[in-house]
Amino acid sequence: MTAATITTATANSTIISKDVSLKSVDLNMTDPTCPHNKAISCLDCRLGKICLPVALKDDDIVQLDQIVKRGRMLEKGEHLYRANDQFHSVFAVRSGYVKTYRLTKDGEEQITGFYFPGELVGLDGINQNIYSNSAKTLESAAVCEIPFNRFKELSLQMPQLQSHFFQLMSQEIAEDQLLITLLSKKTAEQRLATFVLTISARNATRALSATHLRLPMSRTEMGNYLGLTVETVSRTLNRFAKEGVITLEQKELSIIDLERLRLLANLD
Amino acid sequence: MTAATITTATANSTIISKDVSLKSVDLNMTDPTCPHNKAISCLDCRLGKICLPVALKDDDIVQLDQIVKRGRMLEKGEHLYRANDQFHSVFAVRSGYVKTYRLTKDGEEQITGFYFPGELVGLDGINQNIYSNSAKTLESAAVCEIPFNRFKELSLQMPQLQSHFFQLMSQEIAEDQLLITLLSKKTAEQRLATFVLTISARNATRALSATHLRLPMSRTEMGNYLGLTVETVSRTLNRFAKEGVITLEQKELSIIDLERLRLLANLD
DNA sequence: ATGCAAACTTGATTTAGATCAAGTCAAAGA
DNA sequence: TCTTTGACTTGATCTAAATCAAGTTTGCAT
Repeated sequence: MTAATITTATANSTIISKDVSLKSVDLNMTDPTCPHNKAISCLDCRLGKICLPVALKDDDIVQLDQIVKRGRMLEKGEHLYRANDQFHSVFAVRSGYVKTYRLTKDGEEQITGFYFPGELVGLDGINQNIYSNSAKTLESAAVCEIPFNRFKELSLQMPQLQSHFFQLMSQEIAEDQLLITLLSKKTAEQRLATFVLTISARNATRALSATHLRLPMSRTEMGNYLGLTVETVSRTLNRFAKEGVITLEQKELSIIDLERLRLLANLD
Repeated sequence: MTAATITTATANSTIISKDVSLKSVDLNMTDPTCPHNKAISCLDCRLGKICLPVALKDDDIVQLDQIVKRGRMLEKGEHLYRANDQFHSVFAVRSGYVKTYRLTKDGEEQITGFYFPGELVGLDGINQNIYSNSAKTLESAAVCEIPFNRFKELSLQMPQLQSHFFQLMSQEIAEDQLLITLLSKKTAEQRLATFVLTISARNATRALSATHLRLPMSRTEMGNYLGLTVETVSRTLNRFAKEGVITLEQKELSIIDLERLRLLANLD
């Protein structure tokens, strides 16, 4: 089973011509109910409300839609781009999950972010015109590619789009700074409690359950992201379960005692 | 002595009318050689090459200059803004140093960044229209205030300016992610070595010495930022000195053995 | 079905850095 | 000049999480 969180789609059935620059798996592209359907336009996409088209008029969305390379399918572990690649596009996650990471000098992977449907990946590349992270999928995923040069032109003509993009970048900054705060001060317990709450909140944004959630990454990846070892992640999560704060079954997690979890996280 | 790093200025001597919204200390505003001279336009500012005007034509710089509220003087420890204030402007540091921080639930300060002359503060506020950090000076400083609404309008008309601003935001993201990597994995030794190298590199960007530098923050602040205690900062820095990698005299630091320091940092 | 590798769990031991506890030093005011 | 105050240093002890070392479990591929 994939983590596709978009299970229905009121898609139109216009089939776009396949872009040759995207060598991707083709599946179900004519099935309007398939979450991976490439034909869903920004107008019809369920994610519209949290993705780039926010605050755009329908006419403007159509224009945005024209530059977006939609429905690129990626298998589990496939790269969207690698660190030091020439920067050309930002990507919106449509379904599935993406992680970004850097490699340290001695070949160690350091995860810098997990990205959920509706979120934008690749913003770090704008600065040097080179991606400073690598991005790969955690499981099979669908992404929309947004060529950045064309996007910049468009946003010069659409104040709303420019404004919203400034906001998205600022959001990434605020989130990174939250993680910095987390890593700089907190205990293993606080880090994991905060992590779970963050995922819960992001689920809620997507109109998914805030209490029953799926952790799409491995314990090792969680630990890597949070600056902890696998063992500590495992022990801490299982202790939460033993204490009745959550239930845990592989990657499925349910929050039982939200108040307690908030206390453990010690959030603002 | 202040940390003013701009010691000469080929300023024109146009005196701008004082903006009443900025209740600031007035000093030396007619002295063209004073680093805090409010009259220096973006065109003449030494920082032009690393600040916002990068890549703009002179005509465009004049326009930018018109929206910038220049030369606001701040005393040591004064706030530019506080977390949860209504967002209205981003700020360019002209002289002196600024730190940004969050307060955790239990009133602990967590420093999220140090900002040097030419750097932009306040980007985190764009998202929610509220600053998510507080920003205060480390010592007396001069900043330029850039009202964001007017800036957005301007950047719609100036593709170069928009582009450059995207770059600056992306740079902030990349830097935050570097810090995440640092906090997530590294030992006290690696963190401090990296920290010193980062400051050295930023000095170099400003055409200042890369080997002889001044740490404008206290040991406590360094530790806070790097996720270490004061004691560990002190011990580690003094060990570097004892081993002949650096010399250290209060806040003055000289890099003696750069190669060794790079090794200690274990950077990419 | 069966076997294998990867992911996860659990326990024992070690350690880097935190905490606790005195110090010293340096700038600023009286 | 002396005192005060905050910043910094240095040493002894403690502890949370890392590391080391076996286990299990799960999900694939044959």
